[in-house]
Amino acid sequence: MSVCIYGFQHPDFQETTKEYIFAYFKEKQYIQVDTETTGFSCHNDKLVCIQMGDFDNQFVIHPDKLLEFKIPLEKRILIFHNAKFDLNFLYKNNIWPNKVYDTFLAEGVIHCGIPSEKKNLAHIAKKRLNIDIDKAVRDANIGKQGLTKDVIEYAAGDVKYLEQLMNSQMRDLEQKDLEKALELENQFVLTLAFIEFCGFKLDGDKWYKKHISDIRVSKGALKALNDWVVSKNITQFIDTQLDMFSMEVSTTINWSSPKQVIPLFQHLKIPVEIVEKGEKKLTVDARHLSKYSKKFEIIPLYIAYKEAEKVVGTYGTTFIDQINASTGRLQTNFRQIMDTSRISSGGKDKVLKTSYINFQNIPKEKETRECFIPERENKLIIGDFKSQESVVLTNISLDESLIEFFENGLGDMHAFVASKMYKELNGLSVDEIKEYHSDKRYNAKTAGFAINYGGVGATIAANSEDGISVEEGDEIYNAYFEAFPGLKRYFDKAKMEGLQKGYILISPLTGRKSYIFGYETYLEMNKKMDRKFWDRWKWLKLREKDSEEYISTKAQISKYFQIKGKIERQSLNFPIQGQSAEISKLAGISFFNWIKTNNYQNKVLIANAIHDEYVLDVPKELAKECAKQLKFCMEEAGKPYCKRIPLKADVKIANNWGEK
DNA sequence: ATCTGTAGCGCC
DNA sequence: AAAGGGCGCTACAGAT
Repeated sequence: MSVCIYGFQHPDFQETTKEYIFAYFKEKQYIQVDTETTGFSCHNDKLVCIQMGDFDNQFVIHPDKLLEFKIPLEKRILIFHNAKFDLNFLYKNNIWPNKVYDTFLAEGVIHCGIPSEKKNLAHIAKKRLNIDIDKAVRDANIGKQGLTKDVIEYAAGDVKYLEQLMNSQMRDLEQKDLEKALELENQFVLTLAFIEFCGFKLDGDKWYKKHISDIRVSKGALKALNDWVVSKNITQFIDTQLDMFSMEVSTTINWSSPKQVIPLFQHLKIPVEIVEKGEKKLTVDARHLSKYSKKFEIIPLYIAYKEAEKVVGTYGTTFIDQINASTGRLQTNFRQIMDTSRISSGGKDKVLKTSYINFQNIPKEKETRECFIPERENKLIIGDFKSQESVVLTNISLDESLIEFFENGLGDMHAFVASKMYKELNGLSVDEIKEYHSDKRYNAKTAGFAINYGGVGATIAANSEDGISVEEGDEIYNAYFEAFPGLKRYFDKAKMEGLQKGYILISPLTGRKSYIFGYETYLEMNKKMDRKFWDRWKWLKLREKDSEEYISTKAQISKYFQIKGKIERQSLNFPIQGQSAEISKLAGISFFNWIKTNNYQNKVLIANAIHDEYVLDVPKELAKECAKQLKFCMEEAGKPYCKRIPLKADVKIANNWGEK
C-alpha cells in the first residue's frame, strides 16, 4: 500500500515511471481519479496534481505529465466524486473521457428528493465505509501550498476509497432499481461539464447600454408612482420633509418593500388579502394584483415599476462582471440532479465568494436575448422541443383527446381545449373560436395551466381576471376533465401511487424515483385520522367550537391536507417534468458524443441548456450540419419515451439568441 | 457588519 | 379539508 509520485520529486515519496503506471492499470477495469487545483475555474486556475489509483496504490502525477495519460483517461471507466469539476480541467487539457462513474451523482440518484442527505465525500465515506477523510489540508488551501507532503497524502487519500464507495452504492442502486437512472447521469455529466466549459458569449457593451436604459425606465416608473400618490394628495404617505437639493415632493414609501406598500393599497381599498395555507395573508404579488389593473390606476404603475426593478436588480451589471477574462464568455455552474431530475444553474460559493449566473431564467424579451451572441464568424443554433411537456404528458396519460390534438398537427391548444370543453364550439375553426368565443378560450387556457400543475376549481377562480366564483371554477375544472378523461385517469392513479409508495416513480424506463421528503410525517398523520378521529371531529364541530381541542384539531387537519395535497400534486407533475428532463439529457449526451466523434470539441460549443432547449455556438460553415444533427439527436431522444405521439424539435440558425 | 427567512418574480 | 409543479436570485426585515 503506497503513494507514488510521477513527474516531480519529493524526499518523502517514491518516484515511479509512466511505464509502471500503465502496467499497473493494464488489467484493471476502473481507475479512481481526482484532481487538485488552485481554484474552481478551469479557465483561470491551474491543476496542482492529478491522482490515479485504487485502494492499494495511488499515483500522484504532476500536471505537466497529464497528457501522457490521455489514452487510459479516455478509454477506461473513471471513478470520480463530482466528476463535473475534474472533467472541466481535463477538457481544458484536451483530455476527453468517455466513461465515468460518479459517486456524487450516485448519492444524488439514490437519495433523490431528500435534501437532508449530504453527498460530500467525507460524509459518504464515513456513512458507507466508516472512514474518516481528513479535510484539514483542503481547508488550508492547496493552491498556495503546492505539492507538499500534506497535499500529496491528502490528494492520494481522496481517490483511495472511490471504488469501495461505488461498490457500496451499487448495492443500493440494484435494490432500488436505479442503475439505469445513474447510468444516464454518469453519461450526462460529460455533456454538462462541456456546457460549463463552453460558456455563453455575452455582448457586454450591448448589455450595458440596455442596463442604462433599464435604469432610466425604472426611475421613470418610480417617479410615476410617487407622482400619482402626490397628485391624489394622500397625505399620510407624502413626505413633507423636502430633500435639500430637490424641490420635488415625494412619498415616504419604499416601493420595493411589500410591507410598506400594503398600507397604501389598503388605504386605497385595493384587495390585498388572500388565503394561503388556511391563513389570511396580505400580498402585493403581481399575479394577484393584475386582476385589478383596470379598477385601480396605481396597479399598472406599480407592476411596471416592479418589472423594471427586477430587470435592473437581477439582470444588471453582475452579468458583465461575470464575463470571464480568459474566455470572454459567461461561464456558469450547473447542478445536475434536482428532485425531478431536471438540472439547475447558478449558485454561490461562500468560501471563494464567487457566484454564478443562472442561465435558465434570462428574460425572454428580445432586447435581452439579443445580447447573447455567437463567437465572431459563428452562428447560434437554437433547438427547442415542441411542446415537450405536453407531448410527454400525452404519452404518459394516453388521453384520447390529447392524442387527437397532436395527431391532427399542432393547432391552437387553447382553442382545441375550449372546443372540447364546450359542446357548442364543436365544428368551429380556431379563428372563429378566437374571434367569437375568446372568453371560453381564455377559460380553457387558464384551466389548462392550473390543472396540469395540480390546481382545482379554487385555483381557477383565484386566477380569474373577472373574479369568477369557486363554483364556476369547479364547473370549468369538471368540464376540463370531461374533455380529457385520460388525463383524469392518469392524475388519479399518480396521486394514489405517490401516497401509497412514499416515492414518485418518475421514469419507468430508467427506474428513476423521487423520494418524498417528510413521507413518514404524512403516514403518522394519516394513521391518526381513523374513523374515531373523524367522529370526534364531527362532534367537536357541533358542540365544542370554542375549545382548545377544536382549534388544535382543525390545525392538524389543515396541515394534513396541505402535506397530502403537495404529495399528490408532485406525484402527477414529477413524471412529466422528470421524463422531459431525461429526454433532454439523452439528447445532450448523443449530441456531445457526435461532437467527440468528429473531433469538434474546440469548434462546436454547447452554450446553454434550458430544460427543453439547447443553444450551440458553431462555425458558420458547420451550421447546417450541426442544426441537422441537433434536431436528429433531440428527436431520437424522445423516441423511447414518446411511443404514441412523437416528440418533435424545432431547430433554427441565428445570429443571436433573440432572433425570430 | 453579517446572517437567515420571506416575498416576489425571472425562466421552463 | 387544501387548493399551481420545478428552480435561483434580489431586496427587505429582523436577528445577532
